[in-house]
Amino acid sequence: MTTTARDTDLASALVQTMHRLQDVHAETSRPLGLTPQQAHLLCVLIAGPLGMTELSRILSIERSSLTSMVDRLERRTLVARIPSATDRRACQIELTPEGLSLAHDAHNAVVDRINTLTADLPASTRRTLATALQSII
Amino acid sequence: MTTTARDTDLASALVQTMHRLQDVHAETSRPLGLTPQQAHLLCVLIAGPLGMTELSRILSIERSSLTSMVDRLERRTLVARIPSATDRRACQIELTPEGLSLAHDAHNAVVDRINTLTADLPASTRRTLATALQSII
DNA sequence: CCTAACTAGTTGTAGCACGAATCATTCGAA
DNA sequence: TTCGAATGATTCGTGCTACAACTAGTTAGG
Repeated sequence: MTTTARDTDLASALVQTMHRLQDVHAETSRPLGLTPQQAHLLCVLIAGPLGMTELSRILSIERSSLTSMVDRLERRTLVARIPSATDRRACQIELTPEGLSLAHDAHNAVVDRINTLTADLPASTRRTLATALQSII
Repeated sequence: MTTTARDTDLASALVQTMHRLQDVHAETSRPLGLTPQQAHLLCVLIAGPLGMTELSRILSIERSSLTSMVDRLERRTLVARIPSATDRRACQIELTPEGLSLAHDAHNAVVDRINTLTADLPASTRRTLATALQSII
């Protein structure tokens, strides 16, 4: 016996939260003209340029999927492929100024939206929640 | 001024958790031959049959997307369209025995997986987490 | 009646995701 | 040094997801 009723409650609460947040993510991305996946990609790049392989690892998608995603974003001049100086095969994906601005918009939109969802929680609960979730990731 | 550093921490922890759980959801669904969306649909139907419109509302997708999803699942005899007795235009989507079994498998797989992720949390934190997340949903 | 509101489905387009195969480059070992 | 393995990215083919606009049938209310 390894699980109790409480375990199932926590797990299903997490699953439901995931679905709710997916909806929020989609709703905040769409008005910006981005799919949730595109918004995710742009937000990851805020920290700095990344190679295709590293980016695919962070986003948990195959490189072949990433290629076409980057194609579409590059066509809209939101990102740019920069050839690596040291390795002629590799390239770095970098946000353009326009892409950076949109990435910030997308990030702020979703953070704001989530903050309103969690606004009712007391500060102590917020802290417990944040640290507990950190340990899950 | 409405936000603090802590707010951003909580929001971004929630976002990261969402992405992590999406991966978990995909990883547990795939070996069962299901996409995450299909697994979600099947799990929702465990509670009982639903009409198309109600189902699309619960899954937060357009009815047109749902039609083709149900088509694919019906082709695999995991769900069935049952014409409503009282309303001839409506139909109810119901799990077949095979679909019910697979739905339980998918549900158990993801719950188990999440329980291992949260296994290290003390019981009191688990309770706080569960109730806090409930209030978010 | 008969029209307004509702239900389900259809079509067309774009995007996401994977696996297998390809190509060029780089690295390492014989 | 040179040949084979590994790496970085792309291409191709297939299937799934998602939306918007539209069709068509059904029911209920005026």
